[in-house]
Order: sequence, then C-alpha cells, then structure tokens
Amino acid sequence: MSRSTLTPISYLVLGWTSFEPATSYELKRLSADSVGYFWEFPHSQLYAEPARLTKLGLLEEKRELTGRRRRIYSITEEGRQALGDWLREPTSEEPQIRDIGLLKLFFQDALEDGNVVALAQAQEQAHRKKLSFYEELDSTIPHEAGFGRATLQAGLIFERAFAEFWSEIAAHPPTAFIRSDRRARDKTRKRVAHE
Amino acid sequence: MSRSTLTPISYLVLGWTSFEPATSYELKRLSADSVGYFWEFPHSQLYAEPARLTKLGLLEEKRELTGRRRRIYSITEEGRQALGDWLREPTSEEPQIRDIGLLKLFFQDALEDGNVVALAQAQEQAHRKKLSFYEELDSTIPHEAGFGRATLQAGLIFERAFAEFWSEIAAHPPTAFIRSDRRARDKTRKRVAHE
DNA sequence: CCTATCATGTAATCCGTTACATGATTAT
DNA sequence: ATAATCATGTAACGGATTACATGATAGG
Repeated sequence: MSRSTLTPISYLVLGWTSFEPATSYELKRLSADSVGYFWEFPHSQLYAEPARLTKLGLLEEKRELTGRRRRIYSITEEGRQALGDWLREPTSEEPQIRDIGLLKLFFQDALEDGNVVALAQAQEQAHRKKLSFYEELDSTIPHEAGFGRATLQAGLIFERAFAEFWSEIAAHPPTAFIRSDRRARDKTRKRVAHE
Repeated sequence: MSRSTLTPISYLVLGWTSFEPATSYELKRLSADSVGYFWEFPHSQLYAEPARLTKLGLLEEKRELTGRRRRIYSITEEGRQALGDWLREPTSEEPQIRDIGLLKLFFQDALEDGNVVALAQAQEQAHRKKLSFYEELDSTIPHEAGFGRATLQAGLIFERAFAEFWSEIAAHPPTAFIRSDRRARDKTRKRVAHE
C-alpha cells in the first residue's frame, strides 16, 4: 500500500475535484476539453484512479441512490494537502514530447525512397488545424480565465512553432545520411556465432 | 500472439538495427543521445523489446561466445519491411506533450497562495539549459547529418518557444480564476447519500 | 588492489490501452 | 418507437516503470 506514489493522473483528478466534486465521466469531459489537448488521459484511468485515491484517503466517494447510481468523488483535506504540496513545488522536469511524426522523420535515414514531403505536409496540416482550433478557443473564452488561459497560450505557441517547422521541412527536405561505420564498434566485440 | 501490435519502441529498435546490428546497451546509448532528448525510453524496454521482435521474426539474435555473451540483434527482411511501411506512411497524429510544468500551471487556480513565478523561473531555466545544450550540439555536428539534424532543429525551436513562454509567465503572472459554479451540474444530479 | 562506474540484464508491479457491455437520453 | 449517441462502467492483457542485482573494466 504505502509505496504507491502519486502519478500525473492522480494530480489531474485531485486538481479537478479540488474545484468541485465530480464523477469519472465529468473528469473525462473536463480533461478532454482542456489539458487533454496536449496530454491525453484514457477514460478508463479516470474511472480507476479515483478509486485508488479513495483507498489512499485523498478522495471520498458518495453514490447516487437512484438512477445511474453514479459515484461522485470529493477531495478530502489530505487530498487538498497533497495537491497543494505538489502545486507549490516548482519542477525543473523537462517535458516529454511523444511525437510519432518526429520519430518518423528521425529514421527517414533508413529509406532511400522515402517521401519526407508527404510526411511534413500531413504534419503541418495537422498542426495548423489544431492551431486554428486554439485560436478560435482563445477568442471565445473570457479574458480573466485564469491559468487555463495561460496554458492555452502555450498550446498556441507550440502549434505555431511546429506548423512552421514542418512547413520548412516540406519546403527544404533534408537528404538522407548514409551510415556505414561499424568499424569502431566491432573492435570491442568478441567473436560471435549463431544462436 | 497475433494481436501484438508494434509500438513506438518497436520502431525505435527496428530503426536503429536497420542501420547496423546492435546490442540492447547500444540501443540505449544511441537513443539516449538523440531521440531520447525529447522522448525517453526506459532502458529495460530496450532489453525486453528486441526479444519480443525476435519472436515476431522481425529481428535475429546472435550471441557472443565469450566474455559477456551479449545478445546482438540484426534486422530481418520482414523487419525492414515493417519499418519501411511505417516510415513511408505519413501520420497526422498529434504529439503528446507530457509536461508536468504545464500541468502544474494549469491547476494553479486551485491555490490562493501559489507561487507561479517560482515555477515559471524553474521551467524557463530548464528550457534555456537544454536550449544551449542543443545549440552546442548543433554547432558541432556536420552539416550533412541527415534527418537527425532536422530533428534537432525541432528541438531548438521547441526549447526556444517554451523558454520564451515561461519567461513571459514569470514576467506577467496570470491571476487565479475562482470557480464556484455548481448550479448547472447539480440540476442533473440525483439525490446523494453516504457510502 | 580497491573502488567506481559501465554494462547487462531480471523481477515485480502498476499503469495504460483496448475491448466489451449495457443502461439512459435525445433526436427523428 | 427506434436508432443513435451519451454516460458509466468492467475485464484482460501487455507494455512501461522502478528496483534490484551482478559481472566487467578502468582509474587511482
């Protein structure tokens, strides 16, 4: 029990419930509609995680008596404390950018007949699409929308930068680098045989 | 067996071995020193994944006869095919940005006594540090370094943009948005009781 | 020769993903 | 009424993360 640390999803759930009690489905909607734009959390986790947090005493579960008998979670004092501690502690952790497009770009060296331009165009288009979505959002939400708005600015910046990046790649596609350089490493290798 | 799909790590391993055969440790070094800058893969995966790919017939394993008896993996024709198919297929998938800093920023609304400036400064510093690391790298690697260099450009752009973003937050910290708006939702809620 | 770090894994557990399932609501 | 979609979960599995462990190599 003791060693179960809190993960980002834990803080996501604590964060939302710190505003007001919520069901798993509400957590899902809220998240999909905000943080989910840049960091997706699978909905099954938003059903599993509150149960875990309840066991840890950071949430409390109530249940509807009729109809869907939904579980409604509210944050406890310990929960609020844990969330506050986490929020107050600055972090120097670097973001992970899990970008399939970049990964594909990186390994294009493996192909002689690749089509980088197609990749770059698909990526540029995807980023531009998200960018206009963000712009639309930005123009509709109130100006005093707190930190949610600040996060949205990060999204705007990111999408702009990457649309720009991919457009540049499409315009001036790099050429593959042929690698053939196993000498150095082979010196350190022992004799090798099958199986 | 059949249903085991290939994940990003699979393609990472296929990608590296497509250049030349490698041990798990080499995969780890190579990755940590390139893609790992923006997308980290735990080293234990780089021991587990090649075994999996070997079972699927996409890699072949040889073993040293003496000393450490390391396992050396080379790509098979099927492997090369799978990698090529993947590389040639453009993707519109959007990147996931798993950024603890942004997540913390987003939920600062939950605090009345938060210290956003400290957070923003820590983040800005981290991004600037990585940025100068990239710049150093960029100035040392050969100009015809293929797609690896292109990927590095993305890194530079990203770090610059985010350093800029956090510096802006530090200079003009947003203020919290007080939420209290449970009316709408409560209308749809059934009666509730403990346990 | 001793120590530190590099290199090479294994184990246990938990998280994440996908798929399935089904009861309410809303739209036509 | 029926179909479609919304809402609310559960199950199963495999991948991901963290810890642990230990044998080589190099540096002092």
